[in-house]
This record gives sequence, C-alpha cells and structure tokens, in this order.
Amino acid sequence: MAGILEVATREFAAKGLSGARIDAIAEATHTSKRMIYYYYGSKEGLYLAVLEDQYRRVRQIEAELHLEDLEPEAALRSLVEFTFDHHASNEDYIRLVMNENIERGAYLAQSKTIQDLNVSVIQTIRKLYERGVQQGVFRPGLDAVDIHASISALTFFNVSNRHTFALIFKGDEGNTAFNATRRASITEMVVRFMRA
Amino acid sequence: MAGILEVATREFAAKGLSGARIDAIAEATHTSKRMIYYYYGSKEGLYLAVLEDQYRRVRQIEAELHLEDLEPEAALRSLVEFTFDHHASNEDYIRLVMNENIERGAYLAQSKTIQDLNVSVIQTIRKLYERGVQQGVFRPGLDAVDIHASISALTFFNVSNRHTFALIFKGDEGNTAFNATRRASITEMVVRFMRA
DNA sequence: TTGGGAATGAACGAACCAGTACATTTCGCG
DNA sequence: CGCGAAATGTACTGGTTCGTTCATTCCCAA
Repeated sequence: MAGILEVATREFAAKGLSGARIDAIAEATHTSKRMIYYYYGSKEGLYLAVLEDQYRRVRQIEAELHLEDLEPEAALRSLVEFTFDHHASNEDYIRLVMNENIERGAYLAQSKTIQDLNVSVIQTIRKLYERGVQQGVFRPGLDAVDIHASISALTFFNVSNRHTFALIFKGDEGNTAFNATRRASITEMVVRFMRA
Repeated sequence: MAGILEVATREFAAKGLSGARIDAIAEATHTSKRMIYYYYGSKEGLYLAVLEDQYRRVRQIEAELHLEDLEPEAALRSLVEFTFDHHASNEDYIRLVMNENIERGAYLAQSKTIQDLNVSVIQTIRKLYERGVQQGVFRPGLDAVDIHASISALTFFNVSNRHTFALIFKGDEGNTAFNATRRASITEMVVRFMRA
C-alpha cells in the first residue's frame, strides 16, 4: 500500500529507526498494524522499503537535468543549485540518510539497486569537468568523486545540521538572511575551486 | 562518577538517544543502574550531561590554537586543517551532534553554557578574515558565519556521512586514497574561496 | 558513640512495543 | 455460484526497558 510508505517515511525521518513506532505508523494510516506486517514483514523491512523508495525518487529527479546543453561553468552552477534546492526541499530524505549513517549504513548496504545512483552522478560530474578542462575554463588534476563530496557536504550540511547550527543566532535575526545568501555562496565556492 | 559519563558517551554516540539502553550503560560501568539515576535523574538527564561534557572538551581544545601569530592565509589553513583533524579523530562527538539534529536540537537548546562556543569561533574567523582583507590577500564582502558554515560542512560531512558515501566505492579500492587527499582538497577550496 | 545524610545493591513494577494467533471477510475468476 | 487466495480485524503475548521501592551500608562530624 502506498499510504503506508508515505506515513512510514515521515515517522522514520522524524524519529529514526529505533525511535519510530509501528503502532504510530499504523494509526496514521487507513490500514492496521496487521497490514504493515502482511506487506513488509518487519519493522526493518518497512524501513528498508522506505529507504529504497526515497533513493528511487532522487534518481528520477536527477534525470530531469540536461547539463550537456550548457557551457561547463553554467552546467556546474546548475548542478550545485539543483542539489542545494533538492536537499533544502526534501528534509525527510536528508534525515533518513542521517539515520542511515547513525546505523553505520547497515541497511543501505543490503540494497543492490541503491549503489548505482551515486555512481551515475559521478559520471555526470566527470563528463562536465573534462569538458571544462578541454575548454580551458577548469583547472586540470581534479577528481570527480572529490568534487561530488564537496558539493554534497556543503548542501547536505545546510539542512542536516540546521538545528545545532542555528544556535549561533540568538533568537533568529540573521538566520533567515543567512539562508538566503547561502546558496549563492556555496555555488561560488565550488566554481572558484574548479576554475582555471 | 566519571566512568558513567565515559561509557554513556560511547553508548549514546553509537546508538542515539532512543537506541541507547540504560541497562547496557550500567553493565559497562563498575557501578549500577541505581547509581545512574542517583546522579543523573533520568535517561535524558544523562544524555544532556554527555552533551555538555563533549562541548566543554571542544572549547578547551579550541584555545590551543594561536592563529594571531600567523599570516592570514596560513592561519586560515591551520584553522581548516585543525577542524578537519579534530572532527576526524572525534567520531563520538560528530555522532552526538548528528543525533541532536535528529532530535531537532531539543537538548542543546536547554543548555546555556553551550551557545557561546560557536559564537567564539565566529569571532576568531572574523578577526582573521579582516586582517586578510586589510593586507589585500582576502577579497572583501564575505561573511564570517558563512565561512564558518562552509568549513564545518566540509569537515563534518567527511565523518558524519562516511558510511553512506563510501557506497560509491565498490569494496574499498580508492576509498583510502580518497581520504588521504580530502584534507588538502578541502583546505584548498576554502582558501580559493576567500582569496582576493 | 551516635545520628544523619550520602551512596549502593537487589529485585521488582508497569508500561511499552514488536510481532503473532486466529478468526473472518473480501476478491478474482472459472 | 463456489472456491481458493488475498486481505483484514481483534486481541493477545512475550520480551524489553525505564524507573522505583526498600533495605542496607558507608562516611563524617558533633
């Protein structure tokens, strides 16, 4: 049932694997706890299904970008901004990934279909980068995985650590202004890093 | 008792707040569960004590740096490298912060003594940055909080998301090589971002 | 010595929670 | 219709886990 996955995503994202309650998920659904076990077998089975579903979504969205049509630097900016926006608007996804790291990746490792996703984004970056090097706009000697790590880190952290990071701002003044400029700043950082 | 805090830090860092078990902590200590409640009142009280203790440690280490004695760019490099090394060698701290973000900062917000820490590192960066602008080595118009966010993001993510990120590498080949170059790459990124 | 508070041990209670047993209903289809 | 499979509701169980109860011991000062 689709409704179960949706509700479970919210519950697991909100509370983590051990914090989530099957009874709470069942109650928020139109079905019953009995059904959850009927379809997903166990709490961990449901968790894994949620995880795979989220990754499937990301892969789908990723395909919408057509970076080949753009000049290398413009394509790079698009990629960074897209990643930033995607992370910013999918907090559930971020929290599930955080939780997976708390669990030391135990569940993601079980899923074969998931591994390809990150690999394909590396290919995208590599092509874009090599195109830029040939045109002389990017400096040579960089590694695509390293670039991906930096883009992910900058955009992911902005969502994942917002609660502890916000403690820098007493109350709020500056916090909203900060978020507004953060996207441009991150993009600029990545571009300057790669520019020849 | 000091032993309790030490053991509890490991347990909370390993399993998160809801995943941690008081009985497990009690068993790993030389004392008993009765003592934990005697000293800390509740599971959440113990968790908060762990959190404050970790932040106290970070503040202490931070004071060891003497960035004023260095040229702006060298000082910046030192700061980034120090932060990188600190995060890399204090995984428990990273995991506790991750968990706090899962909990939406509910416990950190309760602690008054914690907020100052991040504020002071902002001051450090601001001084360093303004010195660099006056000397013409850093470009003007940047924000200290923004710089701090980038440094934190790049170094934090490297530890916090290592498990999910490592799935890019089949098996391991490349993973260790990647980690070796990551520190230099991050430093370079921050420096290039600020350079005039 | 004595009185009182701090520290400690053993066992228990009560709630919580993942998962199940069992009975029943609905559905697809020949 | 009629039959087997899929779907569902209810109520329970067994284990886990936070926190407590009660009794006892240790320590120190008057």
